[in-house]
Amino acid sequence: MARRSDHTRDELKEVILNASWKIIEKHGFSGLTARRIANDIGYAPGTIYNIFSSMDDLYLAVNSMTLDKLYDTLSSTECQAPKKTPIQNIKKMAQLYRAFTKKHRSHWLMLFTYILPKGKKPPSWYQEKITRLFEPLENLLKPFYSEKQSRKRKMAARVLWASVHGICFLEETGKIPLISNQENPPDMTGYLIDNFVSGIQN
Amino acid sequence: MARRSDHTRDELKEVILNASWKIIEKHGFSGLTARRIANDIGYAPGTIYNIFSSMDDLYLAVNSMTLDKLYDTLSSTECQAPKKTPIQNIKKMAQLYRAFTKKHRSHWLMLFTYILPKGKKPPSWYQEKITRLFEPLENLLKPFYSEKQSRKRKMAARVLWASVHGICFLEETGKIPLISNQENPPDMTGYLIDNFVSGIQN
DNA sequence: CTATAAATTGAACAATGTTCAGAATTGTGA
DNA sequence: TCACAATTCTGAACATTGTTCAATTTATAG
Repeated sequence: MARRSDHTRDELKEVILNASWKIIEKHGFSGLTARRIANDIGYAPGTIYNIFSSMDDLYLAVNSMTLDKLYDTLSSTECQAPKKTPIQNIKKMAQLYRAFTKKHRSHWLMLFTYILPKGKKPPSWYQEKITRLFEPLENLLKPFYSEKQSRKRKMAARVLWASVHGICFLEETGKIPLISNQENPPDMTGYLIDNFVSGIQN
Repeated sequence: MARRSDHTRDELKEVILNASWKIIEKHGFSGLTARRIANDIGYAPGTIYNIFSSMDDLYLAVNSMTLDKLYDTLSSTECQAPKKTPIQNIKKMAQLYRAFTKKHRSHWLMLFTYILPKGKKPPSWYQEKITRLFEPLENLLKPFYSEKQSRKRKMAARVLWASVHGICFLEETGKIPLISNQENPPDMTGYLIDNFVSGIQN
């Protein structure tokens, strides 16, 4: 029996989340079970329910971790080089996003394949983490819009990000039939960005 | 006990799929269980396994239905009006896609949230149905590319479709934080199409 | 009518999320 | 130090899931 002084409540929460992260890494989202977590951390299954109200609650917490990591990636200085053109930086950001989908494939997939029970809405802090995700791209789009067009600029960021994501997601789940080996998804996102930004500039 | 002369094998397959379709409509993908299907069609659960090798197999068949319906939608004459501009037709097609995601929300979501067990690839006829899905859009893009650029045109179709899909999917799953009530997803797809096509034309 | 083939059944199994009474552990007040 | 209270943890139990398969029922061929 685990002793209750082993971890504080907060520590235990972290231990559970870290174990979950690794399980997803190895066995995918569907391999994440309460019993497996409990086994890995040396606690009984019931203990998890002292920390999380349900597995859905835990899924949300894991997704929150993924969102944080994704934010770190997108706000990297790599795609904010002042010496490069905005387009180059946007493309770099798309590359970073793509790399993220590869490195944390299962976590990234979970972010989009786990859908809350119908009618349920995520908590507001979760929505805020998503909103925050768009900011780096909003900044990169500043050269193309005046101050007064900030709303339009935000929309452009959403459109562009959703589009890049759409390409990555369909490709990663095998739903974009490749025409040949010549066109790979990086080319596709590049093609998208070139044309979209070119359209903006007109 | 259901009598074996009630339905032929093929009929039974259809009966199962139709029941599944309705269940998903009412209770979502997660509400689709072998026992519920069996109950609805008046057979025992085991019977389903005479027709489908597993529930995964059945999911694939349901998704195949959805793909067929989606193809019918996208190849509608509504978005192939000769009197309208290509852009207008493309926008119409995007609208039709969007309408489909609303009308058959659960089935459409299932198409993307059910991911085959890692390593497993869908059968080739399934891939072909996906490939076929791009053809209507490929045709609408013909005015923008020469005969020799057909490969580029196909890539454009994939990019554009994936992008529109990305917008719809993120919006439908609550992952595009709206800036205000003024920008709704139809506007966003319109914005995307305008700019992308404008970029192509340069 | 009988024997064979085929289709259907439903009990059984392992695994899942979840609950909660009771056991184990720790903190507290004398 | 000791007794009692509060907290934490356990793990058996329950309902449900996909899945299997021997037994049963039904249809057909000879």
